[in-house]
Amino acid sequence: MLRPRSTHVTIMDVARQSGFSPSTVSIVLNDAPLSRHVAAPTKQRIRETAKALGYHPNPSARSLRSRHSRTIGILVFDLSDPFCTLILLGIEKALDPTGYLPLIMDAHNDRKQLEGYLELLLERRVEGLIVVANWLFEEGGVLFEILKNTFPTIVVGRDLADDRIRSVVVDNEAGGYAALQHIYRLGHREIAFILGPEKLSDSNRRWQGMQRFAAEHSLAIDERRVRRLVEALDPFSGFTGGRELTEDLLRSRIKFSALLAFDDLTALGAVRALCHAGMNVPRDCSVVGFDDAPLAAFCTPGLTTIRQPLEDMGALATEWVLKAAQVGEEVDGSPSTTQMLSPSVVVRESTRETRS
Amino acid sequence: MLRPRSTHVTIMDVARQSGFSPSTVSIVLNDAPLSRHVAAPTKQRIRETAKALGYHPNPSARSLRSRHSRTIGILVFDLSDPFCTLILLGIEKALDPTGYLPLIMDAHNDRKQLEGYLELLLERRVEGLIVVANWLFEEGGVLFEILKNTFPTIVVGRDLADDRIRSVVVDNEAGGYAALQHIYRLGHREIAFILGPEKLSDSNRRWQGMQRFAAEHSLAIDERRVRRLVEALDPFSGFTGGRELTEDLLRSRIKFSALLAFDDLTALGAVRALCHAGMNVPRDCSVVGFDDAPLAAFCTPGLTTIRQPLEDMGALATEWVLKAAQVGEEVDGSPSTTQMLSPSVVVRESTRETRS
DNA sequence: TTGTAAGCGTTATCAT
DNA sequence: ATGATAACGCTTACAA
Repeated sequence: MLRPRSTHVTIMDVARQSGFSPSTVSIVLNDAPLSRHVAAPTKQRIRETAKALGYHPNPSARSLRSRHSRTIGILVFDLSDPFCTLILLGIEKALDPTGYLPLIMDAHNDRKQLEGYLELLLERRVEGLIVVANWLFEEGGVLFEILKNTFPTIVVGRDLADDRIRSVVVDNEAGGYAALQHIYRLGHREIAFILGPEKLSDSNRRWQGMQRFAAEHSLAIDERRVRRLVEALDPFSGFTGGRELTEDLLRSRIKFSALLAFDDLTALGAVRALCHAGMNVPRDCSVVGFDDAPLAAFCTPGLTTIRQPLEDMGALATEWVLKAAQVGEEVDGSPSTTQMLSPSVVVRESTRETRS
Repeated sequence: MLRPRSTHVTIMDVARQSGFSPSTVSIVLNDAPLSRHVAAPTKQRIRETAKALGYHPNPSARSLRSRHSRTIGILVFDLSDPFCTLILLGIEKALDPTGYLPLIMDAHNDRKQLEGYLELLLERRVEGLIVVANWLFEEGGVLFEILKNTFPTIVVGRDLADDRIRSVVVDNEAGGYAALQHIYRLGHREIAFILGPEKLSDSNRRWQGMQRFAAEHSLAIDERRVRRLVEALDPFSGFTGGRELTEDLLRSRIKFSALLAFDDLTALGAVRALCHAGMNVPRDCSVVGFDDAPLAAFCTPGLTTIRQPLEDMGALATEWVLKAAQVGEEVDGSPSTTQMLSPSVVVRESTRETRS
């Protein structure tokens, strides 16, 4: 039984009650190496009284003495973003059995806050740091610069241009390739593209994948069907961007029977524009997103998309940080500094064969 | 500058470097009452060297000595649920300026985990507890039973049947009333309902609000147009439930020109069913959701819904917990144990006037 | 096989 | 106006 508030029961209480010394109690309760030499009945006795008294070690005292916090800092760029949330799920599940506690901080899409929380986490003596980034996250930052290579730090979710910093991401190139392949196989040849912001390497890699597919299949990409989102800070800018660029596409009167969007939100913006123009998805135009955010499954038509294995990405990042934290300093075992997981195509209702 | 890893600079370092004693340093740096008697130049000196050395107090030592953790436990029923996430936003914003740190734990819709994490948080000596619940959260639980009235605990987001436990929720009755009012004013009279699970008091209150509106306006509610979701553990059951019940409604061949759903996900399920049946929303049938989850804005047609002020709810809960934690024990100032915030109608594209 | 004692970094009480 | 000193609860040499 746990006794909230009031004074907590300490190791001394257990010692007195069981008739042994605090050290013995500590050794037994922690299964410390020396506990091998403790008589079985003694252990029994101690464990019993500990449970009976409802003893739980004071974490502050423990980490003060042992000089480790058993805590990992999780810096989430936007907790309201389902993208981040799913990565977090993987992190939590990986952390759960280890006894490490996640200290989750939400930067609310604000870079200033990000730096502030980063300091806060360091002050709280976290033993490692996982940054859960979406595409609004910007690289650089003073503190961040210092951290890498001195402190177990890893970024998940965002394809960093700076490859000196460790990260776990989806294979964006493969994702772009797969997206175009899917649409190509359905017979589409007049394909529109809404790319992500210019400087975003996630977007560039996806675009590279698409271009590779096009080249391999002698598919000409007409520049007039290509649009590009502008950089933004607003988490929902993808939607309005997708919508407006699609309207622009429509106004230009160039035909297209399919549209590949930078991500799901952009795709949903495109769907909105298409429908408002009196078109039907997928009958008049197929649409493909990227990410497989939860909304992709629940809108109508269900959105065909490229799935990022977000949970796995979170888990992978966690495993590395934990290892790095335990070894002590830098673990530079792995050959590459950025790990890539494969995406997969999730076919729903927003894509269909061309009417020939 | 913050020095990650390596040995941290302690108050002793600052003391030596500045030429004063640790006590004086502590007093100055904490702006303790006694610091009023400390000479200005001394303060100056101490603050400078503290900054120069990059001193940050060790939180473990501090809470060990001062006997408080400056930490609030946040038990989220499902972090992947945007509903929970928005409440969390309000909590974080309210907590941020106070210096209290949120310890966020995600139960992943699992009641066992919930209890486990609850214990964990208590062991970590949190000073208060906020439970962020969605409609899957079940009341009761041993530990929980003990907590209420002994420990600053509050539940946000879920309308508890047990009114001995403090909570912050939306005014569900008013929400139900407003939903029906909106649809009634658009001229609809043949209205279908998909209610939440039988035992869910959120659902019952909404239903009461609808019935009150109906009574006040002599609107007959035909039982044959009413369906009810079954209880479930799956976070997405609302979608499939909404879809299947709508299909059922359609099969029954009873006409309806509008549908009020228990929540947004249910509404989206209904939209899916309607569209698959060849109907157009809102032309052939208007649909209203509840919650105003992010997806409501991004699907097409945009979903008309009843907005819960989730962020405000989180903030309100936080304020209470903080106050309760600081006062010490129970703060039973407020007359009612459950605070209700007003919902609002968000009109988007899924509702329209009846074609007369 | 078990107990004693020191010390982790703070803060608070008491002297000075 | 500032400094000694003890104590918070725990772990870990070292002693017995």
